[in-house]
Amino acid sequence: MADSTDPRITRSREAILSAARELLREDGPAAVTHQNVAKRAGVGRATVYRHWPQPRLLLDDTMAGVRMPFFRDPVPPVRPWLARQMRTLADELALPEVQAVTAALFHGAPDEPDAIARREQLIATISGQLGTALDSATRTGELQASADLLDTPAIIIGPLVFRSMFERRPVTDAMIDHLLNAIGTWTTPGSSPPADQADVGRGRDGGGA
Amino acid sequence: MADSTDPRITRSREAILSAARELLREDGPAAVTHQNVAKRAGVGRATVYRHWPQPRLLLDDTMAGVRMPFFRDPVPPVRPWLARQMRTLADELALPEVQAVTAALFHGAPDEPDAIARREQLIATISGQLGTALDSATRTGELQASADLLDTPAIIIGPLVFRSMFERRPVTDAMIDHLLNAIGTWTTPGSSPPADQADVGRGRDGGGA
DNA sequence: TGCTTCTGAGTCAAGTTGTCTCATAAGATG
DNA sequence: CATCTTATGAGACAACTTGACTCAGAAGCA
Repeated sequence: MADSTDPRITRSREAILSAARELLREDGPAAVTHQNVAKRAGVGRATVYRHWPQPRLLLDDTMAGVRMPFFRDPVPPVRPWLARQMRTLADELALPEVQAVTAALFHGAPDEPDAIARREQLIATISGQLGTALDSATRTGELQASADLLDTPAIIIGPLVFRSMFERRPVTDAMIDHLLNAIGTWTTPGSSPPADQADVGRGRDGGGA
Repeated sequence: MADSTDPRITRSREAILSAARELLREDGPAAVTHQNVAKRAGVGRATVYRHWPQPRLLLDDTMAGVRMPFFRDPVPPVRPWLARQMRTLADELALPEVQAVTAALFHGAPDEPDAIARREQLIATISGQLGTALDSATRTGELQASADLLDTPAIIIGPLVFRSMFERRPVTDAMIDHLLNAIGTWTTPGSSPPADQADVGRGRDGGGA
């Protein structure tokens, strides 16, 4: 075989995946069929079958093509770092592609092992980074956690996901600050006393109603 | 027409909806087709088409047949009432049917107005009751809220949904207590000082790892 | 008993899915 | 530039699904 450097292959694959992503975003995972994708990509139906014999593989690669949110490596002090990650996460959760992929995580049979694995994998990265960060913050004395560390992903990320997927409203900086305060008592290391404890820039607040 | 008291009609409808619910629970919303449902219900395919001409209507009625979580009317003192509602909500969110319906809320095109309306309707009842309760608790001085009231549904319910849909682990009573404390400062009206502020019975905790 | 109407079985056209074949053109190789 | 290799699009194909329709018969009702 021609390895996978054949420009015809790359061209086809890219056109197909791009079309598939559009379909996923616009019409949901059920619309990502070989036929639909081929038509939109301007490509023969057989070509799609050739590259992705099973529909599941096609949908998987389509979802993998969307850059999903993640947490960067933690940098002390932890609180402002975490505030930034949450702000970014909230913003990315508002993007149509990200929402489409998140919804697609629940497509198909509810307790299909693969589906469960996909959901776990998405949150594993974020939860892992979060755990490391809070661990370190606790050791340095920056944070006195008031909740089980195993619960913090749900407490921190849950509201952001809920806000974007169910309520479909933007996450305010005030809400992020509040969630940060909810996981324990923060001590600004070295600098001034915890006057107001706000880390995310002003300006996005007041988006209520 | 024979009104809708004709036993044949009720029999068919019940058999069909019951079969549809099974399919929804086991294989997801995409499996709720006229053909599948008819086969499982032991009913003619035409009969299903007769009662639900469009697939969407069939799925809607199937979802409506699953008792979804809600919050009862608030009863003072608010904190223990809310703790009970959250405990019940968490338990019901763990049920396969409820998870299936929740997942089905995100089936189809992401920004189809009907889909958005269905999601909003589910949380509207709960958010409404929650708002009323926290309002009253604030007036009576039981609660000094530290977050925007518009954010509390996300802060309170978000983690429970996240825990059940993404993490697929049980919600501990400790987590509920923590979430309650997160929305503000509670004052036990009349009785003893807020020693430990725990309202949900012991016993479900320690379900970590 | 007789009348109404719901039901299951079956038929049918249209569309979808997955597989295969083949001429052609695009790319690699010398 | 000539030749070989291989990905592609078009089309054919059987199997299946979807939605609409017909009809005899059974179930319920008066």
